[in-house]
Amino acid sequence: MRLAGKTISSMNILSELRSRFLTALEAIDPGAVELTTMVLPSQDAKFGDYQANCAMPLGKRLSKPPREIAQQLVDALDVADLCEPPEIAGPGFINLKLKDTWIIEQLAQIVPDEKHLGVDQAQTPRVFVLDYSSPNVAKPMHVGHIRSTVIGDALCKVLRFLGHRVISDNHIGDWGTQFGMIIFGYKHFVDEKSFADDAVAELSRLYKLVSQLVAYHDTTRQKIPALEQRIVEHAVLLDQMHDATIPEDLKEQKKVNKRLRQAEGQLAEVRQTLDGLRKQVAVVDDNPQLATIAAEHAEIGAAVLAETAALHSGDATNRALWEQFLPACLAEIEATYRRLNVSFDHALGESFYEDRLKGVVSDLVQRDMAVESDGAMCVFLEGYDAPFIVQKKDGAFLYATTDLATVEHRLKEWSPDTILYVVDHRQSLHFEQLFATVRLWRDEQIALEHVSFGTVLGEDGRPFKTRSGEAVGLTGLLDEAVERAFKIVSQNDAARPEPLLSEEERHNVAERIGIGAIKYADLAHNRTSDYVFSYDKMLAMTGNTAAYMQYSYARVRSIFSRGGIDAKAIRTGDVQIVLDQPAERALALAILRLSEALDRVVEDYRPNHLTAYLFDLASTYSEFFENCPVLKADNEALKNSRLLLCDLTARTIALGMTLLGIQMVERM
RNA sequence: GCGCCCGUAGCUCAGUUGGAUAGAGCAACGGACUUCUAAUCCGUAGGUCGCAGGUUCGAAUCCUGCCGGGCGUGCCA
Repeated sequence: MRLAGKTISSMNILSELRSRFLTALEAIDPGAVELTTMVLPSQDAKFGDYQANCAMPLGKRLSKPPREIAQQLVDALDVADLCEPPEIAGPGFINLKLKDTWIIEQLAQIVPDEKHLGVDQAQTPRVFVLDYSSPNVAKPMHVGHIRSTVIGDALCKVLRFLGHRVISDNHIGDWGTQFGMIIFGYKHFVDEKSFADDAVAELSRLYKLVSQLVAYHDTTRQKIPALEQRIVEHAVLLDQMHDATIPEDLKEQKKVNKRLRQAEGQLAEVRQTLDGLRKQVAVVDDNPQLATIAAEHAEIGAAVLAETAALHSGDATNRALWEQFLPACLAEIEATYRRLNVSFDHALGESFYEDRLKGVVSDLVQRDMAVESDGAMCVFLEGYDAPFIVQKKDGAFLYATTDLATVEHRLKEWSPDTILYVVDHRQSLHFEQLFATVRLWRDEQIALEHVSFGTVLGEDGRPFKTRSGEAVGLTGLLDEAVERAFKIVSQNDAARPEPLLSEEERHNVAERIGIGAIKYADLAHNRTSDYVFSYDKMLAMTGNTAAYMQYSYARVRSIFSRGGIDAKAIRTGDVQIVLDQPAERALALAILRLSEALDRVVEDYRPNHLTAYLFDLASTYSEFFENCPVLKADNEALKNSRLLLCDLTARTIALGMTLLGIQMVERM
C-alpha cells in the first residue's frame, strides 16, 4: 500500500486488525512486517468478516508448512477483545469474525460523533495542492470539464475530511489565444447593443464566430489539402502493398496482411475526416453573410495571433479590453460552479504568472538545463525523444513555462507535500516531463502526481460530441439532466396514491437529482477508464446511481417522519443496539467500514471506492429494510435499536454523498 | 517507428494491488405491494476474464509474445 502509514491513519477495523497482526508477525519473523497488507476484508461472508493471507508467503520464506505458520500466527495474535477465535482454512487462510459485542461498542462510539462518524483524523496531516477544473475563460465550459471538476472536488473534500490541509487552485486559462479571438471579434464584429445588454452572451457569440472563421481558413488552406495529399499517398502505398510479392514466411505474411488492413483502415478514417471537414466548410460557404465575412478576413488566423501577441507584450488597447472582458467571463464560469456546488480557495490563472515566465526560462538556462534548439528553448530529458519546450522560437511562452512558474509559486506560497493535477490522460507525457524537469530544477522533496482520467464517450463509443462535432456544452448538459430528472420525479410522484411533493419541491428535488446523477456517474467509474455518458443509466433508480442513493436516504428518513421520531433524541437516548438478525449485523458492519473506503479513496485518488462502498451500504440497508420492521418491531428496545441503525445509515450515506459533492433530499 | 493505457456476462461497468466457487446494474425469465417510500426488494439464467506460453501453493491481476482498440509523440492547451 503506497501511502499506508503516511496518508492513512484513520482508525478503522482493517487498520486495527493489521496492527494486531503486525505484533504477531514481528514475533515470528521481524522481516515479514509488510505482510500486514495481506489482512483484508473477506470476499465471501462464509469465510468471516476479514481474512489474513500472510501464512502462505511467510511459510515460503521460512520453508515451513503454511498451516503450521498460520497456527503460530494465531497463537501469537491478540484479538480476543474484537474477534471470535480465528479459524484456519484451506492452505493457511486465517479467517476472522468480529464479535457482535465489539461491533456494538464501536457503533456506540460513532453515534455521538456528529461531524466525523468515528473516522479519525490523520495522525500526520499532509499539505496538498489540488489543481483541477482549469477551464478556459471566454470559451464555454464543456463536457470535458466535468471529470476534472467533479473528481478534484471530491478528492479535495475527502482529504480535508481526513484532516489534511488542502489548497484548491483553479488554474484558469485566461491568457491564451481565445482572448486574441474575442479581442479581434470585438474590434471587427461587435454588436454594441447586444454587448451592452449581455456582455457574456455577445463575447461568446464573438468567440464562436471568430473561431469558426479561423477554422474555416485553416481547414480550406491547410487541412483539406493535407488530407487530400495523404489520400493520394495512401492510395499509392496501398497499390504498392497489393503489388508486392507475398513473403513465404508465414509470420511475415501475417505482418504484411496486418499492415495492409491497417493502411486500409487509416485510409477510410482519413476519408471520413475529410468529409467532416468539408461539411464544416460548407456551413460557412452556404451562408452568404458568413462567406462574405470569411472572404473579407482571409488572414484572420494570423490576425488573432497578432492580437494575442499584442496583449502579451502590453499593448494598452488590448490590455484594457482584456481587463474589461475578464470579469464577465469569470462571472459566467462562476455561475456554473455555483450550480455544481463547487468552490476553490484560489483561482490563479495563467495571467497571474505572466510576468514570471521570462525568469523561469533564464533560470533554466543559467542552470544549464535549457538549451537552444531549432530556435526554441528546450529542456532535454533522459528517456524522452522530444524535448520539453519552454519557449517557442518566436519568443512566446508555452503552458510548460506557465506550469513551471506555477510549481515555483506553490512551493514558495504553501510548501505542499504533494501537488495533484487532475487532468485528462492525454496530457500524461506533458506531466511526466514537467515533473522530471521540476525534480532537476528544485531541491524540495515534493510529490507531484498526475491524477489522470479517461474520456467521456457518447453512446456510440466515440468522444461525446454534438451532432455537428462540437464539444457538448456543460450548461446544456446540466439542464437536460435536471429536466429529465424533473420528468421522472413528477411522474413517479403523481403515480402515488397521495403525491408527496409540491411543484416547487419537485423542481428542487430534480435539480439535486439531475446534478447529482451527472456527478455520481462520473465518480462511480474508475477514473482511469473512459466511460459512456448515458442519461438513462445515470438517472436510473436501480443500480449504482446518485438517485438510488438519494432514494435510499429518503426512505430511511421517511421512517422517522412517519413515526414522528426525532433522530437526535434516539442518538442521545440510552439505546442498546441489538444485532440478532443477520441483516442487522451486516448493516452494522457496513456502517463501520466508511473509514476503510475513505482510506482507499486517498490511497490511489479514486472516488469510485467511495461510491462502491455507499452502494454496498444501501444494498445492505435494503435487505435490512425488507427483513427487519422498525416502527413495528416486536418491542420498544428493538425498535429503538433499529431506529439507531437507520439513523447511522442515513448519516453515513449523507456524509459519503457530501464528500462526493452531492446533495441529499429529505423526500423524493 | 517509439511511448503510455485498455480488452471481464448480450450491453454499461466493478474487481481492495497475487487469494478460496470472478461480481453489480441494465436487458431476459420467475416471484413479492390492505404491512415503515414497490422510484423498491428477492430469486433464476447468463463467463475459455482477447489468445498462447511463463512465474507459484494460488493469476482477471505479475512477466513474455501475439491479436484487437484508444491516446500521445518538437514549438496548442
